[in-house]
Amino acid sequence: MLEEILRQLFIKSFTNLYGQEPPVQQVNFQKTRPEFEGDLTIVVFPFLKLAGRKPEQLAEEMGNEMMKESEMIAGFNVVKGFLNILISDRFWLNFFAENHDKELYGRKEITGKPVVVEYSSPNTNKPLHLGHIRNNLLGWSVSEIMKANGKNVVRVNLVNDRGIHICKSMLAWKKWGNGCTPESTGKKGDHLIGDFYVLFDKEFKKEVKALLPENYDQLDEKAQEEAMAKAESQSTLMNEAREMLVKWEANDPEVRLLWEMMNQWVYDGFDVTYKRLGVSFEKIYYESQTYLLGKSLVQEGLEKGVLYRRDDNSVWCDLRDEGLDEKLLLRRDGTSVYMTQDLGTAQLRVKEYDPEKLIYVVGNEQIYHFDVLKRVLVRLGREWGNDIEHLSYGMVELPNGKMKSREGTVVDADDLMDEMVATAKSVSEELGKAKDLSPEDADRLYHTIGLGALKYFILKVDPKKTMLFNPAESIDFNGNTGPFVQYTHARICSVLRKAKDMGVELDNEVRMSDLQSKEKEIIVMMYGWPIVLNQASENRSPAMIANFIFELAKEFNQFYQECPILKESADVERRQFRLQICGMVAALLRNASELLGIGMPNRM
RNA sequence: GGUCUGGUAGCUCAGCUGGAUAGAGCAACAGCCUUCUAAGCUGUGGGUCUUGGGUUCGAAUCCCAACCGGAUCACCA
Repeated sequence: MLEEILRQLFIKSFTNLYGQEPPVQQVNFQKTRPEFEGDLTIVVFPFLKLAGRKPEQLAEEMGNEMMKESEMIAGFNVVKGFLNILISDRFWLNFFAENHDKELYGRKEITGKPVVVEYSSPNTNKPLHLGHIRNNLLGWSVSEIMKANGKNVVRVNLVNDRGIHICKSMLAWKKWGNGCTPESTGKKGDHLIGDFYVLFDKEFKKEVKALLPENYDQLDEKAQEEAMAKAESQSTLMNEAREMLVKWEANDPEVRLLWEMMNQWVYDGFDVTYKRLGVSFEKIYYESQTYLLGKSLVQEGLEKGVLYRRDDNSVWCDLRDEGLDEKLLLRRDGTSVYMTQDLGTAQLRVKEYDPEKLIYVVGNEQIYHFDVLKRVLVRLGREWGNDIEHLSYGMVELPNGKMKSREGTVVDADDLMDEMVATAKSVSEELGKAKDLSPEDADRLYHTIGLGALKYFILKVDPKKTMLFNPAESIDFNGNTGPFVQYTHARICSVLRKAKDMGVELDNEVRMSDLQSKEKEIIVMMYGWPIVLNQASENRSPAMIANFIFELAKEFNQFYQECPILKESADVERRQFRLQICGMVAALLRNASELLGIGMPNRM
């Protein structure tokens, strides 16, 4: 807004002076560096030729002309080719007066066709871990950010509830479970199932090892591979699991019943985790209901000649002319693969929602998969394949490398949340913060702080980057963290409470006519919020929001340190104004952090 | 090997649609609580932005190459 006004002003002034119109895209403003005086800076180097002036001269002349043209400009200075422009206090105060009491300042009204965001998409054979946490927080947060920026977002989850991996858990439970249940063991359902999945793997490995030839270790690599494959194919455990899958697909009542029961345990467990994490969905798809979709698309592709069938009856798409490989779409036994299912579910979503965009929040190891998905859809005549966006994010690594469930190096989601809440509790108690809270309120507070720390920690890093999580060092509560922002908010609330106690009423009218530097810095920063929100939405980046709330909180803390608010009792107008600033900062911290799912406590 | 992606302070990360002396936090050190919550504020030290070329008034940012790391190229999902 401000930039747009200034851009027009610059162009007009330039044309006045030199009779030529400068190219619009060259006219860019940036925030003036703090060591110089001014609010916004324009670099004049690109216009030297057009104006036929030297840098300093051009900047000087432009500054004078712009000041003549608009009252908004209170002054300017020139350093080399940089024209630093000072915006009048009036402008900032007008902005503040208009927006300071808006609880949801900067949010846009929702319009347009739906944007379908798929995230989470768990397997039902093991509990959620840290990697899933990143996925869930990202998917949820990006959805909230886009909504706040006016997008009609629909959040969906596609649960992978069928396949060989579930059969493994089922088989292990049948063999060694002795009929145990979440109730009988007191274990969360998803963890119980996960244990049986691990148990299967352990027993399977044992069996395979026994089946390997004695000279296995002496074999060369290729021979080892062959021997391993042979042993695995001989495994009765694996064959039983496969049998189970066949029975499942044939709707065998006994298998289906077991499957439904065990899946339900997992869902009950997931629900608890989702709720604690604060994520939710408008719609949940189950793969068991959608995995056959897509076969008809493949059929259509065969008829159109876009796909082809090999002698062994398998169906492929040849993408080699686009620089990719051949991709299997139906196995030789006619069953569908991952890609086939995704083709089908994409088609289903398009039918159900007629979306503007389909966003998939999925790890970056699947970049290739989504690339292929889009191209196959387009080949099948579905131009909307180009509206698919893979929001890919980096893995979460531990100090000793990747998380591997089989090696027991995963950070479990439930455990991690427990730890965070426990840490929040002990830190609070150490600082003597929660003395006068009821036990229930205190617990709620610890939850807010613990989860706030975790969410901020994950979301502040650029989604596409691989990030490191060090459990030993754990997550900080000082500095650039969630609790820092929460603390700032709690502090503001405390000031506002005190004001009320003192009988100082907050009114909505802004009467202040001049700005002091810290006051101005905060207002300027808040002015930029809609731009940050828009960029975060366009870039699908909660990190930008996190950055903003940290900067705002830091700015406020400096203001708090330097400027008396309530103690400013001699100047009633200034006290009122500073309280209004407090009110707007607190509202904006709530408003922005809500998009990250981070709660702002009133005291801590 | 092909494709994609990353390399910024001891550590974790910003900055990357080209701009002024590359920024935060943590860790280290030194200050600030009889005064609005010290989970805070102020200061000090810490950098060949992996390397080498190129583009230009100007490069951490764009281009090319090399080095190092990660992902991926399944009749797994």
